[in-house]
Amino acid sequence: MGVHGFERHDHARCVGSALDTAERFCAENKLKLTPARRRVLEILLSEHKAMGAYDILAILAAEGVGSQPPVVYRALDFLVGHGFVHKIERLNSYIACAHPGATHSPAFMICRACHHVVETPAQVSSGLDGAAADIGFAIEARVVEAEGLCPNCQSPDAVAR
Amino acid sequence: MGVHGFERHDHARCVGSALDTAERFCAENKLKLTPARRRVLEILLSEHKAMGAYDILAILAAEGVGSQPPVVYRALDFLVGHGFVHKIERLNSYIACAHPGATHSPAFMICRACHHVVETPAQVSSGLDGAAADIGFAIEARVVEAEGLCPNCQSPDAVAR
DNA sequence: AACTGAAATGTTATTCTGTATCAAGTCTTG
DNA sequence: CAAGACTTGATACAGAATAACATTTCAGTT
Ligand SMILES: [Zn+2]
Ligand SMILES: [Zn+2]
Ligand SMILES: [Zn+2]
Ligand SMILES: [Zn+2]
Repeated sequence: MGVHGFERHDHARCVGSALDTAERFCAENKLKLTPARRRVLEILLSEHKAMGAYDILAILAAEGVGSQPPVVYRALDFLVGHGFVHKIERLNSYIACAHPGATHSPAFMICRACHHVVETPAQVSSGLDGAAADIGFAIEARVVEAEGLCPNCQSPDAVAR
Repeated sequence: MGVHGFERHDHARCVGSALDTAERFCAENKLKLTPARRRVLEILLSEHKAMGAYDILAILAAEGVGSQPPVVYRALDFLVGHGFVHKIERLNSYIACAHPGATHSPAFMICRACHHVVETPAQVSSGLDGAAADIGFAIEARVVEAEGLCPNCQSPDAVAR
């Protein structure tokens, strides 16, 4: 059992299904989900939280998959490039996409107390698109993140969960 | 003459007026705009672009104001904390606020070709606020950034401006 | 099957970004 | 003036990301 959004869910199924989706997508698009890439995605899916590149690297190193920074950064570049993983700029960290498959411009809620990160299902950037259109700016990538307190951490006694 | 938004403007007046606003705000709120803080703000206003902390530090060091990282990071913490400067998370860099005074949740357009960064005047995050309200998340800070091509850099011959 | 070019890995080193820590100074306020 | 809060100085370190180059793997072609 892990935590998704701010509620519990069946995590093993969640991980397996996301991996399957990635496998299928790569097969269909002639992309190579190599061992290192697959393992990094699996780690991010399992941990189900935002992780620093070096946190991931420590796990890879312990498993003998690779122990130098480029190993994990290359895998992350691939996974981010194809939408399997998102970078949380505010935290300099990475998280598996919570809605794989659907093309989307994700937005994130980052709890500063429990450090959970939720990817919102909905498209959220309409105002930004409008502002860009007004000045003729052509958007290629978006960063939309909110930091604050999740529902669980707003009650005064919820600090140590 | 500098560049503001993606058009030209009277930059000297722009800098002076922003500094005045900051001075006034600090006086009214019993904040200390110390020499290092003032100089960092002035540098960011003058350059009128997003700068890395170490770029700023190099200028400070050349002037003898201070030469160690904490000098610039402390100044930036103060300036960001009070809204005089914004951090561009996507670039790990900092830019003077283009609309000082007004409380706002800024959004930025980052041109990947000419590296100009524009702060949009308008509030842009309504969708994010709605999504947060839906799940009971209490937003304290927002990061809204778009990367792409500014109007000047969209024509094929505009690469080297 | 051998050739070839593109993509992916392995490896070393380095650069860039940001903090922790502790000592010393300064300013405010009672 | 004394206490406390804030600011600065300085050293060291931690964390994040990339440069560069050699080597290997692999799909497609001859
Ligand atoms: Zn996603
Ligand atoms: Zn929380
Ligand atoms: Zn601003
Ligand atoms: Zn441009």
